[in-house]
Parts: sequence; C-alpha cells; structure tokens
Amino acid sequence: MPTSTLPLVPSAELACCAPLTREPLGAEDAVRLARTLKAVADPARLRLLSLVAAHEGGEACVCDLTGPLGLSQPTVSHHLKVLVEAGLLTRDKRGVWAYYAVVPQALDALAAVLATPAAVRR
Amino acid sequence: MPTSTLPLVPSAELACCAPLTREPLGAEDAVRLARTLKAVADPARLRLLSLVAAHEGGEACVCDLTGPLGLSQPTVSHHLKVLVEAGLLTRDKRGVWAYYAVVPQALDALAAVLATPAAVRR
DNA sequence: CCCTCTCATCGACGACTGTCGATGGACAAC
DNA sequence: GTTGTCCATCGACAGTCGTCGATGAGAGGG
Repeated sequence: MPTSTLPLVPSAELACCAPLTREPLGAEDAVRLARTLKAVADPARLRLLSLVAAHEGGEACVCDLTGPLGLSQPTVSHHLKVLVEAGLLTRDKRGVWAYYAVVPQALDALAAVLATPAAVRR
Repeated sequence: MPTSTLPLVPSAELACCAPLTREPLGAEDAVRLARTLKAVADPARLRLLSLVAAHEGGEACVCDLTGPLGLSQPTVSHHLKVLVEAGLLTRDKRGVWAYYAVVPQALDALAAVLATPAAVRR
C-alpha cells in the first residue's frame, strides 16, 4: 500500500500571524515565518515547486526533476526534503517511486502574510 | 535638501514572472526571485519591515528600531541595507536621521508570485 | 538469489550569512 | 573648533547552506 507523508508542520505554523504590515511581528512568529520563507528562498527550490506544479497530474517523482534542474539526484532529494519539512510539498511513496505534490494552501498562506492589506495601503 | 534613495532594483525585478504554480520557472527568473525572497527570509528583517510599517507616519529611523529588535546598531543598519537593495524599503536621509519606509508594491508583487491562481487550484 | 532501479542518507568541502566591536563621516549645537 | 549624535562601513568570527560523490535501503524482475 502507498504510504503518504503529511507535512510535518503544525497547521498553526502555516497561518502563523497577521499580515506583516498590520502590526509589529513578535520574535517567535518572526522565527517561524522566516523558517518557512527560507525554504522558498532558493532558486533550485523555487524551480522545484514550479516543476512539480506544472507536471502532469500535479505530481512528479525525483527522476522527473533532476534533468530539468541540472542538479545531482542527492541534491534534488535534499531540496525536496526541505520543502516537505516546510509543509510546502507532500511526499507519497508508491512502490519504488516517490511522488511529490505542492500544497497550495501553504503557498497561499505565505502570500497572505506578505501582501499589504487594503486597509493599510496608502 | 533631503536626499531620497530609490530602490536599486529595476522594476522588472519586482514583478519578474508568472505565478509559481502556473508554469515552470526559468533559471534566471528563479535566481532573481530567490534573491528577493532571501531578503525577507530572516527573522530580524521580517520584524524590521513590520516595525517600520507600524511606526507612526509609516517611516522610522535606525534609532527607533535597535531597541525593539534587541540587536546592535551596525547589525540593524546591515539588515536595512539588505532590504533597501531588495527594493522592499526606501531610505530617506533628512539631516542626521535616515528614515526608512516600506514599499507596499514590492511585498504585494512577492505575494502575487507565491499565491496560487484560482485557475490552478484543484 | 542476484541484479537493477529509485530514492534517501552520510560525510566533506567551499561559500555565504548574521552578528558584533571598532572606526569613520556627516551634520548640528554650543 | 569642539563636542555630541546618528548612521554606515570595516574586519573578524562562528555558524549555516548548497553541492557533490559514495554508500545504503527497499522494491521488483529475471
């Protein structure tokens, strides 16, 4: 049977806080937010998210990704692990293959924190 | 006369590309996007953005920020420089003080790239 | 049982990053 | 001019990060 790995992140971490520009960010919230943003702030990982999302069925295995990225298989595995631990990707192992898929709500939550709420915009 | 420092980033960098999950990201776009995201992916810089936005008048000088952050003045100056170079903050030197203000469009552009377009959401 | 294929982990290396104290430059007030 | 304040830059240090080759763990196929 296929084994599905859910994101390790408590869901509270995804929507951790009010929009950046609405009120001062607490130290702990800042650390949590930065941890998630760090996972995205890398060219290889950005392209991975993009490639996985664009792949047919919305999922892709490692062997689909090493070629387009031009990185070694261990490096790709490493980046995928980072993204899964950040809750941005899910891992689904079926037989020999490991299929990765994006978690749209996670990206949306990040976007929501960064965006300027209409009330603040001047 | 006050000297205003505009962001060094070509405006093309701010809205560099289509939403992540819409089409595969090119290598160069990925590098540019990652560079901007790296500027935000740090607890101190997140709090700086937040503190500046929340400060009265939407702007703050360095001496307003070192206290709440608990970091030394050189470190705060360093982080502010990173944010200005990323186009997320503007620097306006008036007399002895340097006033920083957030660039809402920059944050919004970042959010737009991360967010899942409705058409892709499944 | 052995071989192959896919993927994860390990260990190592160079590069980059966040932090600080010390220094220097610019402006203001006396 | 001298002194004081605000801020940027410098140099140094420890820590983290991205990358790779080598190795290991499991699943399948002959």
